[in-house]
Amino acid sequence: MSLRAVLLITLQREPGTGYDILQRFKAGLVHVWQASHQQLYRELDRMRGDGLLTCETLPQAERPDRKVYRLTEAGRKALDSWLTEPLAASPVRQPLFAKFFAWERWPEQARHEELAAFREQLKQRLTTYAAIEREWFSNPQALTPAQRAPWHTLRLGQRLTETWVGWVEEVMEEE
Amino acid sequence: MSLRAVLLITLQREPGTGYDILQRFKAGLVHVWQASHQQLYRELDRMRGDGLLTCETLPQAERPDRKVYRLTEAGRKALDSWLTEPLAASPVRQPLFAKFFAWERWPEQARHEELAAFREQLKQRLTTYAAIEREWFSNPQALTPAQRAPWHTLRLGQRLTETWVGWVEEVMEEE
DNA sequence: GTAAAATATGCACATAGTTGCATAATGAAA
DNA sequence: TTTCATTATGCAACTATGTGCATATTTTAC
Repeated sequence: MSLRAVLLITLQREPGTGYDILQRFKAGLVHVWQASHQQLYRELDRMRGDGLLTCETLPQAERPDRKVYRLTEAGRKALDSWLTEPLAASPVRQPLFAKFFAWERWPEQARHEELAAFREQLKQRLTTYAAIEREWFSNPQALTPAQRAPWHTLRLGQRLTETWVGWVEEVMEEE
Repeated sequence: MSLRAVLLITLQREPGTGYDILQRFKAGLVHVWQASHQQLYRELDRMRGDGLLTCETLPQAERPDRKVYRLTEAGRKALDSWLTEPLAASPVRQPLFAKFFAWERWPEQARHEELAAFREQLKQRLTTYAAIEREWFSNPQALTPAQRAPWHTLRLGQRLTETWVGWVEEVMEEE
């Protein structure tokens, strides 16, 4: 359901074509729910089939038609009921942790390389977060609550990533 | 691949029946990679089909046969190469964050209830972690590195959960 | 004694996500 | 001028996971 929810959120303010939606998605919600362009196009078509979206085809000369999707009343209701229903707890999936359960068979070199690369990924992510914060949230107190809400998610992302970095460094040091 | 990896890890030390494996899995790796019993039985059968496991059927009088699975050489190699290959970055999937991107449409009452329930879940998880720590890792320094490794994952789980709790409480206070 | 939970196995269908490929125009770089 | 990136759309096949159901015995609780 969550890809669907993400698309409902994206289309809630204004209609758009698949590509529009893809661009808006990449600017924000992709940090929350990753999906490929194929998945988006397919899901938009299914949502139209389920009556959550209408699709207006704008023919273009010598190009594929542009398809403008917009929320229907059913789509708006689906979004509202998704927002109102509490989410189910999401399953834990940490493949890296699994390797810790096979410690003896995990070669030391591979382990060290993997943890070092992982730490670099995390630090890269912190850099990305910092850039987003500078660009969009330089003065969070000046924003409306609705504008500030995504900033909260960013801050949690930062803190979780910092927690990860601290842990990786500890684990790397220890052995 | 990760369910498969988890089963390879579980079977690496000693062979076992589906139900054995399920019990061992529930004692540890389920905190790392969740799966249902149906999934385990199905995956064990597929792994046998792929030559990673052998399956010896022990007939029992007036009961379904017990099937003892054990790693083959190919299975051991598959585990070793999984351990050696660095993992791909796992996609971000935070449906709760998505709700923050629809702040205006998220009714305040639903929001408050959801965050409060979520905080309770997190605190419950901390209680579970503390119980596991008491039972299995009361003196981590006395353990071998291989025995201590799962303890590291537990500690990260604790710290991440604490970070979440702090964040949820801040967000709940703010509005 | 009867009802229930636990032991023990698994199939079938549905949903979600990944990967590879296909098409076709435009604009920019080499 | 050919090649590469970007814009713009999507199908098909595959893999992974979740949900509901089915079966049959043994043990425990009321």
